[in-house]
Amino acid sequence: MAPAPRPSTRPKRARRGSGGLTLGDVARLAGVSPITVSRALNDPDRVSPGTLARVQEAVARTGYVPNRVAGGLASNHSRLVAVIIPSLASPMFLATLQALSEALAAEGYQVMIGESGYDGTREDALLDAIIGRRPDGIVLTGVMHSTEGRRRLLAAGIPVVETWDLTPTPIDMLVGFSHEQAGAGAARYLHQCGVREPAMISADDHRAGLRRKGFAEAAKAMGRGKVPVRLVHAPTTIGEGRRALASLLDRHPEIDAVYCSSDVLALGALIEAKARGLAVPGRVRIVGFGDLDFAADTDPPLTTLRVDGTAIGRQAARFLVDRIAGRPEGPRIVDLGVTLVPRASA
Amino acid sequence: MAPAPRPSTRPKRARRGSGGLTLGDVARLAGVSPITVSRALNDPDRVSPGTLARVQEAVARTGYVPNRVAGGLASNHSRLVAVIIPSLASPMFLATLQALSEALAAEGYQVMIGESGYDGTREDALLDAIIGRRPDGIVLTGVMHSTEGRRRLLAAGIPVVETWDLTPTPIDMLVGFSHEQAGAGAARYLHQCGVREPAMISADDHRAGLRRKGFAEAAKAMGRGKVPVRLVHAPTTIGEGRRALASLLDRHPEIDAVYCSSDVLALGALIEAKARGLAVPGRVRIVGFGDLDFAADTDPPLTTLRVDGTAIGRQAARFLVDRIAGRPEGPRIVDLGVTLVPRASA
DNA sequence: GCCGGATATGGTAGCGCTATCATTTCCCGC
DNA sequence: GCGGGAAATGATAGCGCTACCATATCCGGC
Repeated sequence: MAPAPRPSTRPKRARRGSGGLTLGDVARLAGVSPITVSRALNDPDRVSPGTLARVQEAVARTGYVPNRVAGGLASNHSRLVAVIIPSLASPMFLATLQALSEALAAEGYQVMIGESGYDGTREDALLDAIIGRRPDGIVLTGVMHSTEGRRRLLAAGIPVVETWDLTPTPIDMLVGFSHEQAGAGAARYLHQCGVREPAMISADDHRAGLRRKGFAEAAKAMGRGKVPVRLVHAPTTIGEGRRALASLLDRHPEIDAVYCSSDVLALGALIEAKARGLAVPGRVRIVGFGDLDFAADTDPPLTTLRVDGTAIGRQAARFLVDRIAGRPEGPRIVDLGVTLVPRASA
Repeated sequence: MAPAPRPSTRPKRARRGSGGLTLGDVARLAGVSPITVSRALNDPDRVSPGTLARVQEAVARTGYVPNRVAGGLASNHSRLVAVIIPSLASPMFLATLQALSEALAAEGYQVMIGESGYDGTREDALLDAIIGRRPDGIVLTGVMHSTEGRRRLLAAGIPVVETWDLTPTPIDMLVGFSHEQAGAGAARYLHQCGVREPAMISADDHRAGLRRKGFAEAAKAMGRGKVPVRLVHAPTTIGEGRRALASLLDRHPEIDAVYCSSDVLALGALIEAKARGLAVPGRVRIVGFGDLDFAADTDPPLTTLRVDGTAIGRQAARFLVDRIAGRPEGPRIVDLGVTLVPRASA
């Protein structure tokens, strides 16, 4: 209970509190001080077995749930990690998110997700909302941030991990891969398959743009002309993949391969090719990006660029947990690369 | 700044603070008291224009970001709403989540997402983690909660909205629809199409089970025998849809329709049917559930049960915002129903 | 002219937990 | 037997913001 007010400083009118159970209530029931209850919950090795049992019994009897808001203020540790991804609608980031969430949950952290969208205008407002929560770490997707956003992140003093891209000058820590090299890898693979007229179906966001650039430059280096591109709005859908292939074929009936900037687009292209009676890979080869869970189950199974989203998530979590724990750090930039998974579609 | 300690109670060693900017720093720069800065940020109508301008200038100059942790403790309002969905891997809840997030963001709330999984064992631990953050509202998926979970929710005194199901006895508020009626609707539709040997491909979670039950009972009522069912693990994938149809056809080559408990399963079934040279809907009709964004773009376009996830999300947000604002409430249970969207697959 | 209400700003204690130092007890080594 | 260190527990102030009440000023109605 709050100490009795001294007469000369009696409160005008005491605040009521939220009416809920507090750690002080549990302390009275257990016959210990509030700080012992706090230790029993958060650092039980520092409490004797008998006292620990009494506190646990009191918590069970009262149904007390620790107030993380107050604990976060008092300790300057919120046990929260904020993650910004472009969109929940895209399955691309799912494996990363799940691996990150699981690894952090194992260390007692909760994850808070923010969606920045793909056009770069919402990240700053999202950063303010996130920094306001004083998370113990922030995980970003990509490395393209506004000047103001970058400043706020640096000023906040919160550990930051950038993911899903690569740069030699990260804000803090980074785990990702080169999108340009990924695109180039798809171009080289198709070249090796004997493809003469490649085309691209690509989302219009920045990272897809890097893959597009990589593909086009590698194709050019291998003697190909200007590669026809059909752009679609991110996040991508099966419908857009279908329509994009239809449009490409209308304008360029000679194309014999299509590189798609996501597996979802590739699935749409596959459906459209089949609907038009075009044999895959016989008449047209199709390559995707991401190696999502359905890539092996399409008909034919999809050749695609595999990103190890799970490894990205785990590494990001490891970076944060080590930093927060004050452990010595290894390299702050981890390049996980991309591999091409040949299946039947190309 | 903190008041100077009185000599007789001089602190043993003062806490340092987190080292970041505080509202007190902004107040000094603006030449006002901290509570005026707080009002300028949170209730600007109660501050004169001249003072407001000075505070905003000081905030801009310092880059101050309000500490929501401290504000949440002081005001007992966290500006947070927690949402529990079974899995981010399933696109089923995406529209609901996006609609809810947008509606709440418009009112200054952040959403925190938790994944309960489908087997009912993780919701209680998740509820503790969530209640610890003292959110201003909690949105749940489904109405099947453990006794302990229900108790904790009631004890927490936080407004709760249950979604994606229906019951006459919700914890607090509810917006959803009847899964049994949904399943029955699919059975009736297929009956009207002249289907004689329907089958089901269904996820093994509770709500899919309700739809299964509704379908089976309606089929029986229309003279059908025992409906063959292939169960798959939730969350569902295209691959599982393919394999499930393959398995059903192996055991029951006579089936002429398949009701799938999700559009993802239906897409897999479509791919498998095509791979086997079976005409859809000529040889076998296929019906999905959810009306996801790709349902109109499959080949043929998918007949499916449409759930208005967006309306669910908006209603859930409205419930919470009205409750928190103390506005008079309408009915606490909103049944949005399900409609069947006939397309070419059945 | 006076009084009361509205507006704008301020002071202080407290929201619930914990960092930090203090105290007590026990045990082991010299 | 004594002293020092470790372990267990406690006291207090503070983390950063705001609920709640206080104060001063201004304006309009009687």
